Order: sequence, then structure tokens, then C-alpha cells
Amino acid sequence: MHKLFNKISVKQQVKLLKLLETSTLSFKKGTVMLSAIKENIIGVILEGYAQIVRTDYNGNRTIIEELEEEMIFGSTISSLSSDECELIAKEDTKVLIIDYDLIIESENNTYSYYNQFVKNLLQITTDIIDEKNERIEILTKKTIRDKLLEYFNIYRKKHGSNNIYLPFSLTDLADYLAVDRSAMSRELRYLKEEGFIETKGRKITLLYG
Amino acid sequence: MHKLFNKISVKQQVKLLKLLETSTLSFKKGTVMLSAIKENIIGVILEGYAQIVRTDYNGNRTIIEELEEEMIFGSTISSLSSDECELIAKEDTKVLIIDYDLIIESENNTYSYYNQFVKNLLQITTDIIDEKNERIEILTKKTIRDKLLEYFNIYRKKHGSNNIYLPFSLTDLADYLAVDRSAMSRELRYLKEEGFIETKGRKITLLYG
DNA sequence: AATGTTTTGTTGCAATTGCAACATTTTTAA
DNA sequence: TTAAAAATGTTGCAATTGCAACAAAACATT
Repeated sequence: MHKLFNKISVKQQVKLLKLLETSTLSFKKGTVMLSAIKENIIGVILEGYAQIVRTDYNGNRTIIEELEEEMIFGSTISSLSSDECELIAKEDTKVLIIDYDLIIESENNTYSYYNQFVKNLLQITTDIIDEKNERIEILTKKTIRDKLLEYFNIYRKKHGSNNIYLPFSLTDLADYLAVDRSAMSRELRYLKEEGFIETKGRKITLLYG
Repeated sequence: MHKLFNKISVKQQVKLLKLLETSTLSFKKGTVMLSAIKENIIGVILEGYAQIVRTDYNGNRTIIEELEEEMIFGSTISSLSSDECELIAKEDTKVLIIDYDLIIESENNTYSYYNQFVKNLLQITTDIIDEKNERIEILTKKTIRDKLLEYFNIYRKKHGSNNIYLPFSLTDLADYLAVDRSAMSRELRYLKEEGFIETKGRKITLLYG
């Protein structure tokens, strides 16, 4: 069950979804779900797998977000500057769509499940702020080395281990750090040569305090 | 009246503050309000002016946030990695402290003013996410020039004007963009020389489409 | 198992940037 | 008003980085 429905019974969930006039949409693999993100909505991936892809003025396409089952997306929540972004179903995908304005404008302050839902959403948004702050913390470092080390430190603090298992490819890591991939590759080599880290595939071991 | 109390009558506000066990603290100019930000709280500046300052391992102090009257702060909301951060009253300052955990854990889902408060807080957090996304958008640009132009474009889109009035000093802008101040100064000169912008103090005029 | 695709590693080189140091102007506070 | 502090502008230079191009490895798909 999704965090969004924490402390809300199944019966109440049904009522809630009706109250918020939600809809469930299904998309075939490969479909572009344009309209879905044009408006001010919150989406939950119920089944399948989708990506948010940006195409910039040069025609370069970047994957902004990978949306797996259970994940949440929406202009309120992610960086969907709706102009350039597309939501694309990479598999057959089922999405729950909730109108954000309706959540906020609804005057149904007496339904306890509705209020719980708003609270759950608040929890999720504050978690997202934490993540954004982490990324900003990393991006404000001036050198690639410092960005890497900051990324490592945050990971270590979170997981309590010197072993880092990258949740994505090194190419994606370079995107996340907003640095050139080959330059990052070079910096990782230096860190290895200087004995700060060891790497094996996507596993990185920190050898420093 | 603060956004946080939007659609909540003064009478209800009083009840709400009691319900959430808030406290109002006063600090003399120059005081370090350490404890205030150590815990999971939301603070509102009722009067005065304060700063959140980080001191890193090198002893370098950076102003992370400038908190004027009406402004809100807290670990849930800003980037207060509480270890290195201090909240400092720059003038005599009065602060409203709200325990975030109490907001979330309270089961008072029947008080409409409480629910409205949670909703207001949700609005504020989503706005903050937008701001963070903007900054990330800027920070992921690779050159100083592109960072500046992205900053300008976001400003122009928001204010609908080619005149930019910087809300802070150029030194602070360099911090915000996470670039060296003198290098930014140089880049601004190039932009002027190439006819893209004009500047006068903290006013920048965009001369391009 | 064979093929095509994506990821990774590497390197030379040019462009960008940070740093340090200093002069000048503006702002702040006594 | 005046002195001190902060912000701004400038420049040379070294360090870091992005870019391009390529080879090799890993992965995915039929």
C-alpha cells in the first residue's frame, strides 16, 4: 500500500478516491502520456514503469525521472517544467491521477480520511525537500572530487556502511552530479590511485574515515 | 497574517497554537539560538531579523538563509544540516516555534482549523519544492554563463519583465549559483560587452529575446 | 550464440574556472 | 562625519573541466 494512503483503511480509500474525483488511466508500452502531466496533478504509478523525459532546444533528450511502481510524480512534486517534458510508458502502465487543486480547495475538512491524506502528502513533500537539499548540497561543491565525496558521505550517513551500491549507472551519476562523464571517470581513477576508494562495477568502497 | 494561518480566524489561531503546544521565544540581538533548530521544528519569525549561518570544517562561515519577518524556517523546510548550522538573531527577534512531529502525529483530525493548517503547510512545502527545483535547474548548467542566463530566464518568466532587480548582492548571487564571485563578475562583463545585458548596480536589463 | 546497443574507460587539448591579490566604490555603524 | 567593513571590479595564472573521439567491456534482445 502506498505511503499516500498510510493510516487510511481500504474502505476509506475508496471514499477518498471518489471525493477527490481521481481517475485511473492505462497506457500501452511506448505511449506518450502527454496530457497527464500538463496539468497540476499528482500521479501514482500503480503498475508498470514510466520515464519523464526532457527534450531541450538542441534536441537532446534526458531522462529526468524513472518512475517505478508505487512512485509518485507531478508538477507539484518534481521538476516538470511542463513545456519540454514528456511522460512515457516504457511498459504497460497504470496510473492514478489526482487533481492537486481539488485536494487543496476541497472544504471537506470533516472527513478524517481526507485530512489524513493531506497529512500523508505533507510527509511526502517534506521528504522530497530533504532529497532536493541533498542534491543542492552536492551541486554547490566546486570540484568533481568534492561532489563525489559529498555524494559518498551522504550515502554513507544514510546507509551506515562504507560500501556504496550505486542505484544507477555511472553515466546517470554524472548527470546527477551535473558533470562530464569522462571527467568524472578520470576523477574516480585518481581517487582509486590515491587510495581513497576501491571500485568494482557499481560497488564503491570507501577507504577513508 | 502569515500564509500558515490562511483561512484560519484569529480565534481559531489561538486554539490552534494551544493545540500544537507552540511557544514564542524572544532573543536579544546577537544571540545564538542554537537549540531552536536542533530539533524537528518549524519556526516563524514574528518580529526581527535572523540568519542561518554555517561554519564548515575550514572555519568558513556562509550565510545560508536570511530570515526576515514573516519568514519560515526549520529542518523540515530548509537545508539545516543541524550539525554545522546556527541560527543567529541579528536584531531583537521573536520566534514562534512549532513542533513538527506534533503536527504530524496529532490525531485531532476533527478540528477544521487544524486540518486547514496542515493544508496551508502543504502549500508552503510544495512552493519550496518549486524553488529548490529552480535552483537545481540552474546549478546543473555547466558554465557560469548558462547559469546566469538560466537565472535571468526564470526571473523574467516569473516577473514578466526584462528588468531584473537582484534581491541580494552580487556576492550572494555568486553563492547562489555556486560559482566564484570574480569569475562571475568577469562573465557579466562579457555579457555586457556582447550586448546581451546592461547593468546598473543591482539592476540588470536583458536585451535579448 | 550472435548481434546490436549501452556503458565504461581513456586521452589530448582547448576552454572555463577558481584562486589570489589588489584597487575602488558603496554601505554600515559608531 | 568619519572610520571601518563589505561589496564590487579587475587581472594573471594554474588547475580543473568539458569536449571529442575512440576502444573495450557489459548488457540486452532476438
